[in-house]
Amino acid sequence: MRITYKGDYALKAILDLAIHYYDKPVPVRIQHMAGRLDIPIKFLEQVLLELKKGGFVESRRGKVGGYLLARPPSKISLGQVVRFIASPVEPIACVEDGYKGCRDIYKCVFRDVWQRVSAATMRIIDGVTFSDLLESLNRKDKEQMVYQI
Amino acid sequence: MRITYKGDYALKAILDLAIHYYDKPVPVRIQHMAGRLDIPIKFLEQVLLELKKGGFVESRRGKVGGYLLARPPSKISLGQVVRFIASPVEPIACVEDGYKGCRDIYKCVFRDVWQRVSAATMRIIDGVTFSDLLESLNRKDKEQMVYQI
DNA sequence: TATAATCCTGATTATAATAGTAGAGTATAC
DNA sequence: GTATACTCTACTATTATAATCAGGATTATA
Repeated sequence: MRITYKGDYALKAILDLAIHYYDKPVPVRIQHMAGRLDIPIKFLEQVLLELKKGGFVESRRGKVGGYLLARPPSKISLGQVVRFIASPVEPIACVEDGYKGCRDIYKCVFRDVWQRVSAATMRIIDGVTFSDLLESLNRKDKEQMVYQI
Repeated sequence: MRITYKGDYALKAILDLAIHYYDKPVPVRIQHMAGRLDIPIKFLEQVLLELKKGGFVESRRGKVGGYLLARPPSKISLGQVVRFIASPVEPIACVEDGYKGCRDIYKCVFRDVWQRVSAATMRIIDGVTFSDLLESLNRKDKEQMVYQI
């Protein structure tokens, strides 16, 4: 598993939408989000479009348009998003059908280990929702407060 | 963490040397190993040279030269090699000092999770040595025997 | 209904990582 | 000395990633 910049942007975008998620959701404009997160606007557009295809976010067009979370933060786990945006652990050789490496005896010796790693990883990221992340965000903010006084 | 082809080759190279590791080690020629593993010779050369720099293998030049394991397979863990050849989980943004993303409040919310993932991963791959892999290799061979009879 | 603010679509470019190639050089056994 | 192996440096091709650009489609509101 590897998180690229694009994937990192996607996670931060969802977190940003989670921060702005109230009972009556107000659409968040790409421009504003891009400013807050320091992401090139046009690049963030692409990221959000993909997230929309993935069913994580929705959008409203027109004058008061913008993006909003498709469901409450507590219903979106980190695992769901990461599986959508990140690559698996194994090299392509071990994953593809018409793989190049992994012939004969060498085929599965490492693969078993990669699968154990994947399983352990999933167990962790499936256990973290975006409302959990919001909480730890608030906790961090409070800690900062103390220092600022 | 992500295993590239090069990394995959490195692991298989060490496994091959482990297979040919006896009390009196006999150097394994690059050419032969490349043939067995179906890896371009010149590419495997580079891989082995790096593994030498990493202290995993040794080499003998000249007519009866070749590569051999620097220490017994039971003393080489998968973790040691993977840390040497693979990249971490996080995007560069979270790792570097002069990072681009991860400003302000967003800085550490995901990072904590990535670190938990890394820790869990290390726990697994540090617990597997190349003699363990040899064992499971033999086990798989035996299973195949049964079917062949 | 005009219009302004927004999302949407596709193509294009720039940079870096990865994978692989080439060839001259150095040590060693016989 | 020579054949055979590793050693080293540089290069090229391919792919992935990151970012940009130009225009088009949609829609709330004045």
